[in-house]
Amino acid sequence: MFKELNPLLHSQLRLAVMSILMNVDEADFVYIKNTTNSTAGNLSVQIEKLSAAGYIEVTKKFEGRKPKTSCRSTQLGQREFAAYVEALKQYIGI
Amino acid sequence: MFKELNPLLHSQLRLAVMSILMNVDEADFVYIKNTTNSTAGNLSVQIEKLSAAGYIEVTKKFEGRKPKTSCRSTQLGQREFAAYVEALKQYIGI
DNA sequence: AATATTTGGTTTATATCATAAACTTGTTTA
DNA sequence: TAAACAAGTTTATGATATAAACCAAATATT
Repeated sequence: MFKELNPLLHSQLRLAVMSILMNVDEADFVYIKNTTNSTAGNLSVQIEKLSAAGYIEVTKKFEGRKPKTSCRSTQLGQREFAAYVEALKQYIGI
Repeated sequence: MFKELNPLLHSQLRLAVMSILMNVDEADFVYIKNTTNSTAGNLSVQIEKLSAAGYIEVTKKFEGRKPKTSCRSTQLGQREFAAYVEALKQYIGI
């Protein structure tokens, strides 16, 4: 009766990251960190997990002399996010 | 920007339990176990956590000769569930 | 009647995970 | 030149979800 909730997405911070990346074309590390109010360490770990799963793509470049890590969601990530939302609706009754 | 997701509710099984108890007056252990497809051990632990937090009330009696554990959500539990759902909506964009 | 199985759980152990703390590398600023 | 800051990464830890093992009583089997 209750569908499984994808554990990779059922995590506050990873869900927030994906939520951001569903709505913008791309977002950088600092922006995501500020928007989610997370620590850099935690964010670094969770971004790596989403990246390893192929849910997001991460590119590191330099902007002037500062490193800049940018993220964008992949089609897979977008599909999984949508599926997660559908599953969740069963639980919260909407 | 993103609200906290109550960690007590942000757990697949506990959320499913609360989801059931939001929609029925009361439900017993076996029913919840079957509906959520959980193991008895896991369910026992999670019910105890919800109970300790005051989100549900648990009553143990005998039905004929068999023990029967019944659960119902409290007003606190219902309020917290509703708040959780509201917070979650920010994340999933609905 | 004795034994095995099922029912309805609880307790304990483990493996994973989220998170924070500590560290690194390079860049400004005082 | 030293101190502080920026942008991350790596490591350590504590909590958590889950399953495995266990228990007591009832029912079914031989």
